[in-house]
Amino acid sequence: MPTTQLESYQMECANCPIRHRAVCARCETDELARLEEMKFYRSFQAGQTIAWTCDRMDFVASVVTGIATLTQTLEDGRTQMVGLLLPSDFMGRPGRERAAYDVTATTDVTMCCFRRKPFEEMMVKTPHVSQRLLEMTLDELDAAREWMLLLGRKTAREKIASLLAIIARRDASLKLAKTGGQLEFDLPLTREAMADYLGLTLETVSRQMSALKREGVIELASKRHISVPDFDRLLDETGDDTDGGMLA
Amino acid sequence: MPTTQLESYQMECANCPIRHRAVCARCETDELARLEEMKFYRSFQAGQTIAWTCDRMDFVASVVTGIATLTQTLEDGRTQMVGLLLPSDFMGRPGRERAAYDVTATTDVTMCCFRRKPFEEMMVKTPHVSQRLLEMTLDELDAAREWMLLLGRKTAREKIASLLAIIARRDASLKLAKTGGQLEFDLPLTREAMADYLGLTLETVSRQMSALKREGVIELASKRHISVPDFDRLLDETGDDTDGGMLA
DNA sequence: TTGCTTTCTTGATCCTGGTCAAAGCTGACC
DNA sequence: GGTCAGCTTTGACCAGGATCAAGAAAGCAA
Repeated sequence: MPTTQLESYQMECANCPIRHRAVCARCETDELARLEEMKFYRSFQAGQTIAWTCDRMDFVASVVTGIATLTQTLEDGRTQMVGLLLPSDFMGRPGRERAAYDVTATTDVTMCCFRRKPFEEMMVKTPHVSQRLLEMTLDELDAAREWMLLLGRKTAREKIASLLAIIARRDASLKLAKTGGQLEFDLPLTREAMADYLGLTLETVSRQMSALKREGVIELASKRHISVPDFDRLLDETGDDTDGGMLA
Repeated sequence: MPTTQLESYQMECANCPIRHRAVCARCETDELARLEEMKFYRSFQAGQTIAWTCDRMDFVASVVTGIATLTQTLEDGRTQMVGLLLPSDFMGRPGRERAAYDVTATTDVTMCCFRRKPFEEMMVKTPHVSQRLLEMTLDELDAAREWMLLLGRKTAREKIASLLAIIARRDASLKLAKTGGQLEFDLPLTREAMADYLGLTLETVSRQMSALKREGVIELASKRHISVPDFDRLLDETGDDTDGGMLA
């Protein structure tokens, strides 16, 4: 495992439960040291499937670099993305033997993995890990519920704008820099993946992207590189309360 | 507080974190006893709002009897239900000061409450409570994701059938009895509430209910009392994999 | 009973987004 | 360079569900 990846793990995996060793005074450190020893890394190529629904999962993991998605499928093939795993997000469920969703790498992905059994044992002994996991799960639940509002009640245009705003915000907070109001980022998703996330067809996604471009809300340097001249204008299209939020 | 409610709490609140005292050998019993002492009950009438978004919440609670809903609203008034709280479900988030959703009682509701601060302190000291809470939260997350699939990809008819199947299943597992294949239950939701849950309009809900009735999939004794002559036939309408599931 | 309110049903019409089809881009590989 | 595959755009048409509107049914109080 090259050092660079370990370094990026240190950098980006701020939410990984194990990182608490550094900040928490009450930790039972030998347990955490054991966990630290047993972690290992796995890499996946863009497009590769990390797990199929019902696959045996004998590890849990947190994303170090790249983007993975969780999708569910109806028997006739209709699919809906139900989660987006970004760096520092956790994957897998303690106590669950089999995957509940298809997990796919949309870009090249590196994950920091722990074998499930020892991880579960460790959770029982070190309360901070499960408390941290609880917090992260509650955040995910909030995100899922916000997504339910989007899926159930927003128009196609609002859905697109919301997705772009989310990615832009994440990107901005990673880079901690926006070049004078002008915001730029790469879309890590194909039109089809966007459609699966938003509960639309790829044609509708494409049409709405074109419309937003035509009206100057976004600019497309290439099909996957977007710049937003006026972030507030994009926010106006989302249908959400425009409190300015994290980027204001 | 009448004894009957306490009894029903003992019966139905099987998932309430505090119940672990009975089953768990490793519990720090004095902490849990303290929690047991500080719990109190609150009742709400059907239609009453339990909390508005952004209200200060200084308690967490678990539902003892009745049904409450969590809803989110867009600024122009469109609303989406994002959660259904049934007996034994938990409400409120440790560490969160203000409500993130509107919480409304759809039937008369009794809740078993704990003041938030002491509850949080207790969580730190007794790991089993937070571990149980983690499990419950992960279950909720799964349910939310299944709902995302419904909202994003199912047709109106499939949505209605899915909702009826969910309520029927819950009801059946509560009663632990189905009268020879014939399944009966009361709908605890108005057509409008169903619409808010399913991301539809109430007119569409009404039309699809009529269609299912016309085709003999369900029977309506009154507008709120439903019987299902053949549960598998209802399941066929949901669009899900028909594995028979919990009721097979 | 009557009157009143809330909830539910049904019909007519409209429009957003889906479906089907064709063609344009872009990048990779030869 | 040329070719090919995958991704994306665009157009024409259609349909599912929304919207608008009118009544019916049920619940409730006087």
